[in-house]
Amino acid sequence: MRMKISDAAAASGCHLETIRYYERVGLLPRPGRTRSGYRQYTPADVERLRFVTRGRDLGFSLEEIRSLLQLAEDPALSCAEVDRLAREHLDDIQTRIRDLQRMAGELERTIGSCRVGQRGQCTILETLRRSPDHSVR
Amino acid sequence: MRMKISDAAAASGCHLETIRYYERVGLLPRPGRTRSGYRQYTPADVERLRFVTRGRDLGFSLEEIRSLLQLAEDPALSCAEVDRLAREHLDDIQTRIRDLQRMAGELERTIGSCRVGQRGQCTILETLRRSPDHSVR
DNA sequence: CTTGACTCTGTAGTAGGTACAGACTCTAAA
DNA sequence: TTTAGAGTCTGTACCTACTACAGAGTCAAG
Repeated sequence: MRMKISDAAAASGCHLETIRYYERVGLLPRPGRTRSGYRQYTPADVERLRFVTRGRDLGFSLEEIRSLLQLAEDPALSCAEVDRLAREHLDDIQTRIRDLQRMAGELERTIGSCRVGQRGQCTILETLRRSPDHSVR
Repeated sequence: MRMKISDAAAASGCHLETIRYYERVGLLPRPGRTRSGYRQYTPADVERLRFVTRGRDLGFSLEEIRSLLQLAEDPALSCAEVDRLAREHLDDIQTRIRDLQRMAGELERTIGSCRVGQRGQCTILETLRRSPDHSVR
C-alpha cells in the first residue's frame, strides 16, 4: 500500500527530486516516514502528484495548480471559479502562441531570403541589426 | 556623442538594469567611465544593445545571441553557421507552438464541455484527474 | 547649499525545477 | 558476517533572463 519515493515517482510519472520539491513548496502534504526517515506515499499522494503533473502538461503554473487543488477539495465545488481559471489560462496560452507565431514568421521570411554564400551580406544578421519590422505585427 | 546609461537605455529600448546585466554576463563590452565612475556609452554600444534586444524579440537565448554577435563580427562571415543557428531556433519555436496548441486544444475541449453549475462534477477538474488524452497528441 | 534626480555596487528574489555532496539505510550475495 | 551496491536523506548551489532593492556617492538647478 505505502510506497517509497522512487515508486511514487514511477507511479506518477513525476521526477523523484521534483516530488521532494513539490513537498517543499507545499503543493504536496508532508508524507509519513518510516522509522529510519524514508518518506512513505499513499495512492492518494500519487493521485495528487498526477493531478499536478497533468496540470503542468496543460501549462498551468504551480500557483494555478495550487488553486485548482483547493477548488478540487472544496466540497461546495465552485465550478465557476475553476472555469474562470481555465479560461484565463487559455487566453494566456493563446497570447504566447501568437507571440511565437510572429517570431516564427519573421524568422521564416529572414531565412528564406538568405542566399548562403552570397558575398558580404547575411540577411539574417541584417535583420537583427535593423529595427523591428512593424508591418507584420 | 557619449551618453549615460539612462540615455543608452532610451536609445536602445533596453531596460537600464538589463544593460548592466548584459555587461555583467559579458554580452556587452565594459564601457568607458567618467572620472566619477559613471558608465559612458557610444553609438556602437547602442547598436549592439539593439542587436541583443532584437534577438530577444525573436526568441533567441542570450547564448545564441552571443554566438550571433561573434559571427557578426567575423570578417570571414560564416553565413552558413548563422543560417544553421536560425533554422535550429525556428525549429525550436515551432515545437513550442505545437506544444502550446496541444494545450490550447485540450483546454478548449474541456472548457467547452463544462456546464457551469451542473451538480457534482466539474469536467475541468475531471480532466486534470484523468490521465492524459493520447488520442489528440 | 540644498534638493532631487541620477548613478554606483552588491545582493536577493522570481519560476520550476535539476544536480550534486556527504551521510545514512537497506538488501542480497559471498 | 561482512560488504557492495542501490536507495534515501538533508542542504545547498545552479539554471535563464532578468528585476528590485539598499545604501552610498554624484551632478545640476535654484
